[in-house]
Amino acid sequence: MPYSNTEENYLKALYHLSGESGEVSVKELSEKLLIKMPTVNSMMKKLSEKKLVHYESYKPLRLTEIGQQAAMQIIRKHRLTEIFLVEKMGFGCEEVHEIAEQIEHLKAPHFFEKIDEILGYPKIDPHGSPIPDKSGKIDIVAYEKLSDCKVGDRLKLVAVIHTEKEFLAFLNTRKLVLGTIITVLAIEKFDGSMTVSYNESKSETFSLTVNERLLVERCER
Amino acid sequence: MPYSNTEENYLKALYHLSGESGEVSVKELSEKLLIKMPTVNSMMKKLSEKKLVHYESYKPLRLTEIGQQAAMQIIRKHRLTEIFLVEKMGFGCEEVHEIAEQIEHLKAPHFFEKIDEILGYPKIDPHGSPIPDKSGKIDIVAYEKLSDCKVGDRLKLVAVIHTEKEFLAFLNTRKLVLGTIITVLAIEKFDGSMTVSYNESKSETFSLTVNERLLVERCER
DNA sequence: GTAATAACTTAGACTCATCTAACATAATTT
DNA sequence: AAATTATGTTAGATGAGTCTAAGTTATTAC
Repeated sequence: MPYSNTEENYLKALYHLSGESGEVSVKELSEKLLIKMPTVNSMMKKLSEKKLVHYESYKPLRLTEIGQQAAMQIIRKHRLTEIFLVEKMGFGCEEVHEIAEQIEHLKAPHFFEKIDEILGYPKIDPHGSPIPDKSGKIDIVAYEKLSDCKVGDRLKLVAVIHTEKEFLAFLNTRKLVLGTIITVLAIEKFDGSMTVSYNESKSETFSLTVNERLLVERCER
Repeated sequence: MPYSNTEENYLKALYHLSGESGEVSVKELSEKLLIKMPTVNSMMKKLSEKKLVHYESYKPLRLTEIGQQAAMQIIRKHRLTEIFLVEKMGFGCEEVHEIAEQIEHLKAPHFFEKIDEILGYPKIDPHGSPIPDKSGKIDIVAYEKLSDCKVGDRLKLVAVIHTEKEFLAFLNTRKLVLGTIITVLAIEKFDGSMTVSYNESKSETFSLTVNERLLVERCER
């Protein structure tokens, strides 16, 4: 029942690559983990033995229920750790991921419970991603994307999707932080870009790509 | 230059087993790490290749300068982590060791620097053991052992040596905490045991083994 | 619908850290 | 000083996780 770091990394990657269908190819996994396909292949057989992955030759991979639960647990630890590093230790958002990547594998349940407690049992991480609870369930909060909003809407930025370094850096340069109140000034229909204002009437134009990654909540009033 | 967790554990154990002479036997190391002698043996050859250990067939083991530096670095991380867990996260002293045992191996220098900063660059850990600085040096504070004191001495408990669970538990049951003021009432010459009083005239007798592990500072007056 | 290409699998080798069994040296006892 | 015991070493096996090279099956293109 305690998985190796390696196994945990495979499970996490499988989870992250599972889209709607829940299907993942050996190749995708191989590229994500920077591990050669034959290695991935044999690991999939092993995880299949352990009932964590549905594996059949030449068919796409799928996490089993158990595998999914396990993945969630790891992601939970990762996200809790990230918040802790940022909010309680004063790390910057960018540098936190790699450290959490290591801490998430600690075999010390009590440690993560403590973090959870210290943070007040958060349900969403600093990037806005949901945090699974101890049983692996996530409290799905269906936030609206900025790209779905209309001119004149007043919104609060509550989360961002796909938190790679470059994107976080981009948000940084625009002084866009979680909690920022945004007003939509204009939308370009042909490319989905938006001109918005925030932080004392600053005005910026964001591309559709950006707008689809910004999750917002409607502000009453 | 980055060592594996395994190597780090060997280095740490070697350091802890090195007494005055700095010499350690394969057997001691084997027992400490719960790893069979042949395994230890071959690891010593490997660490010798890496210039971390002086190894010659049938001779005692000794850390090289480099090995010692490396060991110190790990111990530094361990101790900083322990303090952090206790003082900033509210863990109990007993449970902290095992978690630190894992965290000390994280490959994230920035993480430990942050902890060091948050803690205010401490030089001694909660058990009184010194913390090596970043270059591996320790600010040697030559504390006196209780076992070296005389009848009538008034002393402050400032540190304990060899902090295994059982010993900490023992101190706990005797309500002996760091900072306690102790007065030596009597010494049995034949076995080195001492009768002492502390905490409003309580009186207890400790064996030599205990007395050698309690580090004290002389109280003026 | 065959040929070319992309994706997947098998086979076999390597490194790391561990083990057991057997052998060698050193230390201790008598 | 010889015999016994304790300690140290060698040899060879194992499992985890990785690799490369060579095959196999799907998919895509013509």
